[in-house]
Amino acid sequence: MRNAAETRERLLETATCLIWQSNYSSVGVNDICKQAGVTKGAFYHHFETKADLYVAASRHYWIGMKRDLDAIYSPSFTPLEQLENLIQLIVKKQETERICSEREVVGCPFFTLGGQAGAGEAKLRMAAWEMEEHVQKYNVALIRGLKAEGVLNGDPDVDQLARFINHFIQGLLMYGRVLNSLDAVRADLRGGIYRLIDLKEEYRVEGPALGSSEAADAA
Amino acid sequence: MRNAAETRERLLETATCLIWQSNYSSVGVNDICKQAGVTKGAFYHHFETKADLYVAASRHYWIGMKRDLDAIYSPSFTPLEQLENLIQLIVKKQETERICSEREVVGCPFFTLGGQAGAGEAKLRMAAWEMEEHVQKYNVALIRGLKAEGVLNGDPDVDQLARFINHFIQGLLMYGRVLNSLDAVRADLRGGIYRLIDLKEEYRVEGPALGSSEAADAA
DNA sequence: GGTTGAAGATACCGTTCGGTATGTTTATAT
DNA sequence: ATATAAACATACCGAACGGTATCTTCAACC
Repeated sequence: MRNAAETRERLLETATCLIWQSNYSSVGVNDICKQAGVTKGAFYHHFETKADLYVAASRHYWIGMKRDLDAIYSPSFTPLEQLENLIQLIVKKQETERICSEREVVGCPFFTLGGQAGAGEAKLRMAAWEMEEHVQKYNVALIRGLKAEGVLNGDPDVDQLARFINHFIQGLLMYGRVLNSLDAVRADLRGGIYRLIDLKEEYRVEGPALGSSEAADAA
Repeated sequence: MRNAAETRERLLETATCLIWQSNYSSVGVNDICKQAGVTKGAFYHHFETKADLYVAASRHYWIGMKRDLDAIYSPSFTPLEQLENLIQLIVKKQETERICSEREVVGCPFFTLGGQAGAGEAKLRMAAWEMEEHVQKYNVALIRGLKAEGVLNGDPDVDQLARFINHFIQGLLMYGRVLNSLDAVRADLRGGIYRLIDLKEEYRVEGPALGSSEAADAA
């Protein structure tokens, strides 16, 4: 018909973009429709409720995120390169999404959204949880690789350490958002992760202009 | 007159309590008034706008927080005891505030609030920033003490490490909020902080039933 | 004891909220 | 060509939003 798939996607992406800027409850259905150039009738044709849209948008967002993660965790990279790729990706993501929001730092819109969700909005919390479980797998794989490579001190619990990384990154991004400073994120990101995973000194890299996309070489 | 101070405080505390449960934009002035048993006339007699109330509530919340922090960082404690006190306090705070919210974990309402704040709500971001700067001082003091005591490995940057701690805690609390599980917080809190500060093995304590308020004895 | 102004109450403003009812367009299958 | 259902558009709903205007009540001071 009038290209249902594109309409749906425009709604999903507009919604994502608008949450970057603020949050779930202050972004209205009307805002989304107007910004997407879609009428309310179309909106409620594609989604039952506002919450359903956000859940769908969360999953839609994950698809893109997964593609990025699969790329940086490609077996063609050494674990150390994967780690550096992750660090670069986090910063780059914030830079990219800055175009749609005027803020410097936005964080992960959907995980943050779960934290904002009120008592009645269990759907949103679930979506955030889903997102978290996904990235947890990737973090675990990274840590496992690093550990197997023998570049970590001690013998850390892989799953727990993966969670630590996530906690730290989410907290840091929120901090950056409050300060509205991507530099604040850059200043702490690498160091914090290094400390958490306890990367052996000789493998640490001083920080090759965080934000530039050059590959890291370790050793 | 009809006890203005008490009315004001009831509004502040009710507002705080209601943000615990959800977030800024979904808690209305009417909700606050109804819950506080105060009419709207009284509300707008005491506060110019909704945002102003939240800023005031944030500062009011800090007063109580500061009292708690001053207590646990009392010089009568060794730095190691202070650290343990902090860990206990974080969990206990969540347990306490659970009474007013039905959730298990709520995080810091006002720092979180800054992260949610939209583009136009700079006031809220500033309040969150203020809060963050306050706790940063306390974290710095703690790290400095630990370092002077010689219980930390290496020679970490005190200010940065204090920020790391904050990032981690905030991220962990958000994680706990999403999962709605205080146990998830308990499971990662101590371990994450230990890893971040790189506390020497011999000073680590295994976790004396996190949540019970017994003083920690280290060594 | 009367005056004054803070404190609080009530009713209401215009706007926006999420959601719906119903109409119109358009692609496709027959 | 016509039927049919998906894809949208328009107009509207009641409720709630933040905020205001106006009125009453009460406490402190002279």
